[in-house]
Amino acid sequence: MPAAIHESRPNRRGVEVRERVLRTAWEAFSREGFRACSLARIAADAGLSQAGLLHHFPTKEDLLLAVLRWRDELELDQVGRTLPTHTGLSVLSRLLRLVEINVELTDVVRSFTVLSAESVSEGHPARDWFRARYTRVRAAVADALQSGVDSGEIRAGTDCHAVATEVCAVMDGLQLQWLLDPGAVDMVALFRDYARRLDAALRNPAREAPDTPDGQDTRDTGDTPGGTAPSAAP
Amino acid sequence: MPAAIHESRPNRRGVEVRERVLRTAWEAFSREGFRACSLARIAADAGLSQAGLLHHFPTKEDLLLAVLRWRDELELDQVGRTLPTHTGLSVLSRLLRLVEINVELTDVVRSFTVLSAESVSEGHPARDWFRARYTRVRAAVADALQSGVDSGEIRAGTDCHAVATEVCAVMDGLQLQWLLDPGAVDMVALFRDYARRLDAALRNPAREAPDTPDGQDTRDTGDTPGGTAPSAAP
DNA sequence: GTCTATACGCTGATAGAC
DNA sequence: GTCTATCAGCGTATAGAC
Repeated sequence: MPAAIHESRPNRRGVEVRERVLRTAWEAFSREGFRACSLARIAADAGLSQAGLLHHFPTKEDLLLAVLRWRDELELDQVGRTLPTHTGLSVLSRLLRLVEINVELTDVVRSFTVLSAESVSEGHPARDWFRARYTRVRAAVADALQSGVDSGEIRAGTDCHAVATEVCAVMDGLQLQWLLDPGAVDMVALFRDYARRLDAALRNPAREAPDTPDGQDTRDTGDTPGGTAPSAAP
Repeated sequence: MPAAIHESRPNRRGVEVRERVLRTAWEAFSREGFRACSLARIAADAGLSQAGLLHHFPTKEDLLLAVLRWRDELELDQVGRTLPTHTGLSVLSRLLRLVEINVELTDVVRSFTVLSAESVSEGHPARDWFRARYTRVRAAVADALQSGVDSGEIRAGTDCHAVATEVCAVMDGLQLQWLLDPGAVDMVALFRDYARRLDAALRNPAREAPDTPDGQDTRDTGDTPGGTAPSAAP
């Protein structure tokens, strides 16, 4: 098959352009939300024309969904791998670490805050994605906590799924207030206080008490050293 | 001054129209966000033309700010009066009551979630309003808690402002997850669990322990019986 | 694959009659 | 005060040359 020589499906150049567009679109959606920002602007920032962009992603909605799918892959590569390795209450330390990373990544946090809230509208194209995302994140945190119950570190009878939902809520809620007023809201300190109190409440009193999530924790948290943009809303 | 007979500044008819437009705009902004919804649609739903609407509110931004100011008045009439009457840990019962009311007011909650998140964008017209709102709400809750510290009900040394910020975060974060997936998130039960645990952590152990925020609380919470749309995000 | 040119709807806002 | 008529501008999306 000599024709296969110029096979163009996984074209190297094409993949590069596609990825550059995805990254640019993600940043644009972050700053202004999906509905408010224009394809022309994204195309210009990515260094091609609007028509050129629409060659790769036929509609704006297709672009959004592609961006979310792309974020999914990045996230699963990072959080999806590091989070489940922490079991029991150490998951709180891991999440505190995530907050410490997020406080340096304002744009990423704003992305999730703006897009997730926008997506609660009826019929929003990202709604299913965010619902699935929260379902998955809650389950991951709940699983980590449940293994703590199983090992006896956490009190028996703890509703792990409820606690997981609450922890996600605290992270998201703090992000909103922090974005609105960074000077008035010390997101890291606030989450640390919350995590400490939660740790104390969940810990099984019938056992010795070792590591609390106090930020002085120096164990390996499974992060890549540079911290390449992990998940924002937990 | 016979000319004063047809004084038209606080025209009764004009006030009615104005209020109808505000209510309609509030509902529209709720469903779709500020940027996504059009003046033409709001005008039609309020029963007048777009030009007629712009006679009362010269620009779309003016309309948004008027809506927010109008909500402010409603809110101050209700929460602003009832919240400060609860001091110490009873403020948690009051906030639980608020969550119970909000779970019946999906549209109001969606309003606050969509608009507040949209407002974190740089230069958004509602940004200052939401920042000021959170500053005020945090202070109100913190004041209530502080009087609990003063009376000895709450542990000495409690950082009331930090706790107030956290409580607001939990309410907002739960609202987001609940709006995305009402069947999977029991907002009232989750906030009740959180409030109970917080109550236990803050309560001064040197004193007897009376009322916990358990929803069986039948004391008067200061609400009007019908519950006419109080604040959503705390 | 990428471009220029363009179609065409909808946006917020204005002018002026009634 | 409210309307109809109209504006310029920007939005997404398409057609067709290269």
